[in-house]
Amino acid sequence: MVTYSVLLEQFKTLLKTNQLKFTKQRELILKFLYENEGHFTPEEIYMMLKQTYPDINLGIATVYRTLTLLEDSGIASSISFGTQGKKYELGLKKHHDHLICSRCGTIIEFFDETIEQRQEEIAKAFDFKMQDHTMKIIGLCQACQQHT
Amino acid sequence: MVTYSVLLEQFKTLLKTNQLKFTKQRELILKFLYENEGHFTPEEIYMMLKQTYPDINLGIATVYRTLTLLEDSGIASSISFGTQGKKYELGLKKHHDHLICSRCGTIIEFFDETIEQRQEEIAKAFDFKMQDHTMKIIGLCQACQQHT
DNA sequence: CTGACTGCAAAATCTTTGCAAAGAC
DNA sequence: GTCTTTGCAAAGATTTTGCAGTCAG
Repeated sequence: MVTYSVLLEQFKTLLKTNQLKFTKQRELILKFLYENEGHFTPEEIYMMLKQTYPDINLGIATVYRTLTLLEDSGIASSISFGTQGKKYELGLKKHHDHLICSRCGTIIEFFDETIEQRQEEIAKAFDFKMQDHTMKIIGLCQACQQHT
Repeated sequence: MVTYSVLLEQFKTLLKTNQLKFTKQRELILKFLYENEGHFTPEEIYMMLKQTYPDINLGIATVYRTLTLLEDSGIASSISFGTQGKKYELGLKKHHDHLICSRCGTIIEFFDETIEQRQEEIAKAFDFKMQDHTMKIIGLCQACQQHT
């Protein structure tokens, strides 16, 4: 895993390359994702940053804008929950898919080489130039199976 | 493939079982999905029904309510496009996944036994009781690759 | 008849945008 | 200084809800 300072440099380079500016808000959002394992909604990130840094100047719009920027540049990635919005995580890890518990919302990550390969083959078979793929398995996690 | 009258009976039975009523609006939405191959947004279904049956009494809320009902009962299924809403199709077909063109929006369906099996195995490995799964491959379809 | 269903418009969610002030370089 | 970024509040987009009238059984 990358250290924070390396990640930060990478981010600064990215900004410079695109003539974008390095701001406190952008850094805090990046730092938040780095320091917190897991998947967060823009709202959650906003609230937690406000709580951690009560004096910070930060608007929800900036969180959305920054997350979009991070995702577009491949630093973060998101899972979509339809109308219920998206959750973001640092996207530096190796590509992976998700198991999502429909009762408690727990998200488990996994990676399966067989599936990845088949996806490539399928795209090729349909003459599709694959840009991305997502897979979600919805179900009940071990803990929640007991409660039902 | 099921004939419409069989499907209709199935739907009526479902309604009866749940003490729900069989209405013209519900029937037209079901019929629309049956007669139209493809994936439609609630808005599209609403507009097209209004156009086909100008005298119909139908509100967009009813389309949403009915689609939710159809999906919950397994008669229809949906693909989510994040903020851009959902698209619905009759869910009677064998389970399948989707290739989606990021340029023109074309949706291609596919089914792959290998992937299905691996999904089962993965769920089992994580002690997950699988309820559903979705897989989307995003990319450029053959036609759109030429335009780029 | 009775309870479910409907359309409408208002409300709710999540996200984006316009704009003037603030900040990075 | 210049040009991007920010926060705010307003606007958008999609979906849901409250309610009084309507309809199925």
